[in-house]
Amino acid sequence: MDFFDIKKVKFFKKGTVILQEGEVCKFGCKVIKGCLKSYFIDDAGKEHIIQFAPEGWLISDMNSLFNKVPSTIYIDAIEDTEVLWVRTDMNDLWELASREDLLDQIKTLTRNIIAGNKRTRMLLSSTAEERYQDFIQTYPTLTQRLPLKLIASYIGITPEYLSEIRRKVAGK
Amino acid sequence: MDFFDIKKVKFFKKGTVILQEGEVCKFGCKVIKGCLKSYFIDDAGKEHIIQFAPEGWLISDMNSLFNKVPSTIYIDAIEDTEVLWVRTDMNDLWELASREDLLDQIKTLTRNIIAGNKRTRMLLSSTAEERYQDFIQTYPTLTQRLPLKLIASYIGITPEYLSEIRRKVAGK
DNA sequence: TGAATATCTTAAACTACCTTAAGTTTTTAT
DNA sequence: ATAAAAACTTAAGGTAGTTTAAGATATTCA
Repeated sequence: MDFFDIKKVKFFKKGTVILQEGEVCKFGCKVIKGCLKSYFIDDAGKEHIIQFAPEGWLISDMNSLFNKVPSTIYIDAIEDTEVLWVRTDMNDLWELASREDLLDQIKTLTRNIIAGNKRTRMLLSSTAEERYQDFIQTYPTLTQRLPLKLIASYIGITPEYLSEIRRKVAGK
Repeated sequence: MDFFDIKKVKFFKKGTVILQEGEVCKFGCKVIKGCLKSYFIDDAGKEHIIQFAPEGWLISDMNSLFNKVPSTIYIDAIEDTEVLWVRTDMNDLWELASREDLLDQIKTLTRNIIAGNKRTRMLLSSTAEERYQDFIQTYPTLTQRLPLKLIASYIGITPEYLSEIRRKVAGK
């Protein structure tokens, strides 16, 4: 059994916006094939990527889903993407879920926390180049599949500077 | 029922090291009175604060506890601190916990993820001054209780620069 | 296929934040 | 009460990463 209980398979064309700022998020979904991204737009209009969800990853707006508040993020499809989709609010989920489901949820959530902790750590202590090298190791397939611009946003720098880093790394 | 199942109350004097780098973490604890911090030390020997745990907060090394690997962080007491302490590994916990315990765990974990997401967001898009202002609003009591040095570490800047920010903010 | 649009690169000028270092104030411990 | 240690401030000089802008290369789609 998996993170969410009631499921159906859905398909999104590349570029489809799945969740918008202002909407209350009422789903979680797990990517079967393709890739989604979640991101927010800051006061200066700049996009910052929160998470990529390639095959096997879960994506949602936990804050909106859990607290039933309007979302402050966007989720959309970077590639044509097939997902396991669950329309739910957390209450439904808890009422319906068996003990085993809950155990799986805990495992999924714990993994999510661990990944988040690692990212915080990188942002606090590593240089842009170190973060880029780490990205390559952590997501070798994504490095090929994603435009540089999105990777730059994820590691927290400008595309121009990532371009410079690539040149430097290549020259080694 | 609360996050962990088997509990006892423990007391730590200010300065006590509760978890060290290299040890496998086998506990979680919730602060009743006082304050703990978790942090890591980077290659340059610099300390970076991951989390403060004042009254009501949970602290642990999820990665070490969940994956049974040596910890890469430290946890210690910033003030004299009283905690609800649980010595466990995750397996025990899951075997022992009732359905209601699991629900509470999920809620605790979800809150943790949400807090982590917010922090990532701040690190990606806000200036040091904005992060400081946010810290004051989010943890008004801590702003008084903690040395500047620790707050600087948490928001990801040097104490010298935070000192400069304070002067600038005060002058407004 | 070709025009339009998005992506990537390069470089110069700029800024947020760091490093170093020295002086001041506060806290701790005897 | 006093010395020692820790915390805080200030300032000058340095650097990682940004901004702006323009040209080069891909990709999309009619």
